[in-house]
Amino acid sequence: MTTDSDTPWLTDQEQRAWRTHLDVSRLLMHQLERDLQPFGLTNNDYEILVNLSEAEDRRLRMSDLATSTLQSKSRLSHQITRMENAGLVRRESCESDRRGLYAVLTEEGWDTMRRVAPHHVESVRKHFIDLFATEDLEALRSALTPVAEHLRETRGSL
Amino acid sequence: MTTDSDTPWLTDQEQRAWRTHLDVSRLLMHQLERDLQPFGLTNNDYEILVNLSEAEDRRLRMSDLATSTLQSKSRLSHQITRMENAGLVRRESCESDRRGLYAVLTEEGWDTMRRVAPHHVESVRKHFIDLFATEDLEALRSALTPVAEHLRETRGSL
DNA sequence: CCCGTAAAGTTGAAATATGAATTAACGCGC
DNA sequence: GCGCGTTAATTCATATTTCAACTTTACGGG
Repeated sequence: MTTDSDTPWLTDQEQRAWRTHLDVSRLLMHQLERDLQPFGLTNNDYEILVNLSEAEDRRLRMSDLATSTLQSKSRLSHQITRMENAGLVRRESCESDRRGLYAVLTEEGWDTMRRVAPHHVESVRKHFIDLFATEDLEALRSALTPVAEHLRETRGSL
Repeated sequence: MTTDSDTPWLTDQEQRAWRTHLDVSRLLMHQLERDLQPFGLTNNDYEILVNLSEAEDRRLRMSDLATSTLQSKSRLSHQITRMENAGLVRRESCESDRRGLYAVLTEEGWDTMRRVAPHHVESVRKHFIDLFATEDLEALRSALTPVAEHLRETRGSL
């Protein structure tokens, strides 16, 4: 069992690193969200647009979209319903598997994406990317990659 | 205006760094949340317990707590109500400013904190801290610190 | 002292998230 | 072809978050 006395508490340095990571991730999300607001999109909306935009035929199976956007099927289902009402995507049934559905980017969704993407990239640069020296960014990526892998292996269903 | 042709799109490297950061922060939050579940706490609950535990007299003004946990006053208010119902904190009125309230850790809250903290630290180590070489962690912290500062300056009210 | 304005915090309704239960279709082994 | 466990996706109920409106107290000038 883990008792107080044998707990390997975080050192000061570790604390600071941890807290900083935490703060950056939360503040950053807030900022990006704020920057998307004028376009009537949330981070979640945007991420789905990105995924669909990059996909073959601008369409993805619900399950795959859920996996790649790291959300539960339930959440995605609601999300897509909202975006469908907003005219950004539509659902299309799947030939090969009649249980399945595609989320498909509409023309409007595609237009929205093209219109918003430059601003979003600008935002990501301004608040994140451009604040690192090139080599730091690479160091960040390479240090973080194993963590991402570890977490992807570890995680359950969401 | 920002048009497509003059948009400084992210390079491949930048993309990867950005995506990795994004994935890590989301997966990590999920994992920590999951690890707290057996103790009946959410990340949010836990963060509030931490803040109160470390504070003078184990109490903080609502506003200060909202600021340090990066959430809106409204959200915090609801959150504290829930935690109050759970017996972890209580509200106490403030002498010097009759508009103000303190959120105060109860005995039960304090006990909970002491019981859960070791497990949470273990979790943070396992899924984050211990996955870096010491020098990488320090590099991470130092690269991220300016970003955090930038975001704190930039941010509005939440 | 009396404004007007700002700050601390709460509240309630609407939006979104979560998790369990549900429905329908697959596909494998027999 | 039939059952049975599995997968895809949605739905329903509940919990949380957000947003704007509101209450109460503070504070600075005339």
